Amino acid sequence: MGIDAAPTTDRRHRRREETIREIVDVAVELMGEHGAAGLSLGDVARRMGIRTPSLYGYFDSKNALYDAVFEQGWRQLADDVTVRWALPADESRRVSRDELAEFALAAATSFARWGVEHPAYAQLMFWRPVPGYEPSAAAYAPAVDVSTRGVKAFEELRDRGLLRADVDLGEAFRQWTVLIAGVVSQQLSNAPHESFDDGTFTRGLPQLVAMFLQFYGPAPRARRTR
Amino acid sequence: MGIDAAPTTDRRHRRREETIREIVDVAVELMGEHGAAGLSLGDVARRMGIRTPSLYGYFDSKNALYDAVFEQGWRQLADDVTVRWALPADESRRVSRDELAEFALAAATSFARWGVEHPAYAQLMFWRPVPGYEPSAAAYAPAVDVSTRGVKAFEELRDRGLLRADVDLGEAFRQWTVLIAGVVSQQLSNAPHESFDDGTFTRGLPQLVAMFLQFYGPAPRARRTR
DNA sequence: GTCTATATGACGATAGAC
DNA sequence: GTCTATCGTCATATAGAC
Repeated sequence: MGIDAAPTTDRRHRRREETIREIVDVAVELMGEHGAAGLSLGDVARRMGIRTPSLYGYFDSKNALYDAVFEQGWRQLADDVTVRWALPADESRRVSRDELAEFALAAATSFARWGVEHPAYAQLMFWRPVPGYEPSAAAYAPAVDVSTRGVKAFEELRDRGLLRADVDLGEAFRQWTVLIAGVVSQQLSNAPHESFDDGTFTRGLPQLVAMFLQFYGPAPRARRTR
Repeated sequence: MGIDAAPTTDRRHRRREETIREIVDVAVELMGEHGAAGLSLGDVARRMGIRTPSLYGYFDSKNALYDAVFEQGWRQLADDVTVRWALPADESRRVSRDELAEFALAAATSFARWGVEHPAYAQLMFWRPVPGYEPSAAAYAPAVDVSTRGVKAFEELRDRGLLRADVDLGEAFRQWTVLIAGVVSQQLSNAPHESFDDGTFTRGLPQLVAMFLQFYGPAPRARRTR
């Protein structure tokens, strides 16, 4: 173990991580072309210019690769939604209820948009399309994290008055996921080639969010006219 | 062409239909065990006690079999929902709004229940899990029929006062399908082994229907207290 | 209509040389 | 780490005997 043993290890490690990342990206690319269940290791290797067995230096099995895709998908989605959804952290009352509602819609929209625009990931993350594969606990972790942070965000929305004080946050968040999963699922199943902005189902998302907020929100107030 | 040519033809025809039906049923059974995309013709033949090539006397390809499953699924679902959802056809005003709401909930429930309790069909009908397969126009017909009848039912619900007079029925029905597809999809993806009655997501369906009716229904009226 | 036999090819995965 | 070679399995589909 010379003086540069550690740096060498790091460099090798970094290179390895890059290769792993490339395998996952190519896999996602191919899943987009042939469907999540249509992935083949031969195709992955071919597109990378290597041989199939070389992949086994990085993944123990095909399902391990699916696991990496699943995990990376949730990480990307989490990043994407977090970036687009930053609640103004200033004094609570400076943010009007309408503004909060817009933040909620923005969060729902960025989530659904990511799903529709990344159908390969979405199939694996929101459905169960691959026989014999189900995500490991480790791969699930980022998904759980998204959920946890979602409930926390709901808590804040409640404290700031967008949701009624007496709502069950866990239940409300679950219903929230049903709405978004429903939109993504219907769009991808029935009209996968439509863009998010023009989608038959995605265009209804603002209404669904309004529906949700009317139900879980506080005031009886003035009636929407449409 | 003897006098019994027609009966003989009929008998043969009937026998053939029975075999086709059996193939489809076995296929659904296996899809339930290995996932929709995990279906293999060898397994189908084995379970029927015949050889794989014999299947080609009834279906031109594996995708043709998927098509038959898809079509039969929508037919069964349509029958199931129709049986459970018979709007009282008497004088309109004899049926209270609460009763109409219960009918709507019953329809949603029977639909979602069928999906959750027939996951093999549901995967194929609501998702796109099989690489290279997409339903033919013929297979889609019963699905379109369900949709058409759904919109008609919504029309009646509007005429009877459960929905506001100015709602866009097509849009409302689409949102309705999003809610139900969302429930089925979330339940099957995240907790496929839970029963419909105890399902984490299915249990929220009544709330979703209430949410929907509050949004698309008429009266501002008294506020729900939960 | 159902069978045997077979064509043809892909797949995931492993062994062992370099 | 990547390769060649290969194992064993399974797939869809066809040809032709019975």
